Amino acid sequence: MKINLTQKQKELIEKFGVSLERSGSSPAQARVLSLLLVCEKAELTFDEIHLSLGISKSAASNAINSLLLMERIEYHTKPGDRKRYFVNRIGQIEQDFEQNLNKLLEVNVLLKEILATRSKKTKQFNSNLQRVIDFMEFLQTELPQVYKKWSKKKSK
Amino acid sequence: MKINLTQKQKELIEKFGVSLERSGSSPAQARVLSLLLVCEKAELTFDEIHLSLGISKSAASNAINSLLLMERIEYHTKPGDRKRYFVNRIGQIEQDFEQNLNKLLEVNVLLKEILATRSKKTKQFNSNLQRVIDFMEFLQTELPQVYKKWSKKKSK
DNA sequence: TTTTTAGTTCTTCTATTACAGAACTAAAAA
DNA sequence: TTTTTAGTTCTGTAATAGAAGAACTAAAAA
Repeated sequence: MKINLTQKQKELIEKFGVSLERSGSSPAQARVLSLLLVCEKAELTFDEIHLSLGISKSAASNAINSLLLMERIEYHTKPGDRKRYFVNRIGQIEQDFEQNLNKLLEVNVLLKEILATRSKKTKQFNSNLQRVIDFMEFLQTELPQVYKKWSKKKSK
Repeated sequence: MKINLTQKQKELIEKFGVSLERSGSSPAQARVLSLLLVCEKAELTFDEIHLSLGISKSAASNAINSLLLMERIEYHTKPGDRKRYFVNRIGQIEQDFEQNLNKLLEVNVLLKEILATRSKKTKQFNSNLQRVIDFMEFLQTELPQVYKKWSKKKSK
């Protein structure tokens, strides 16, 4: 049940894995995601994942469940087959782009609150802060339009 | 040398601190950044920072140096004064927006490499991946324009 | 009914992070 | 010259994270 990976594939899994680690994934999560991106098969079972990556079942189980929770992977089942077939939800990245706007919004609420409590004396500093707030508000109107433009382009 | 912070200020430092921690800062880094944003004074010395936050000198030293390295804070000096006056480079966030495009680019290079090595059999998966690659390329042309629009708006 | 499968959960171990406190240092002040 | 200032560096430690391995479980197969 262990999948044979070429040297190139192993290399890509590590490279992309490190890139994922840098943006917050744990090593095991990063490798599961990478495997599900690089591997010839798009759908892999639990055993294929833990055996091919050479990680323990517990590590695989925890990584897989957290990735399911984060909606970065999903699974399919097949009639008369108890196994789950896990798939990288790579397309999700597009929707994530929209979601990130909400985080921006939250930060901006805090920044405004901070500016409101600041003394009016530090003029330069306050105007920098105001500019950042304005910039975030600007993004909040612009980025949805960018996304809309993309949707339009793709639906053609 | 310890700065008196109002209850409201302490609260904001914690709230914004948690927000920073969630995006990857250590607790001490997060608190230094928050203090330099919330505090009435825009410039604070080493002692003011470590005493006001109630963290050790070593914690403050390490946090400050890493933040300097990341260019999230900077410092000024004054003639005949050996102290450094640390400032939050909040305005940096605008430039960070541009910089983030480079990270996107790097990820996209990897994704293309991965797609190139994939078997042609998983058509649906590959076309999802291609779409993500296209989306990132789309962003690479669109986001600089968004930034340009912002610059224009602000220079008026 | 027993065995196998497809995982999950529990315990243990190790490595890393984050910090405190104390000792240290180089430059300036007294 | 001694002392103070403005930090830095070193040592120790507590908390946390990440993962291994073994024991467990529920459903299906034999």
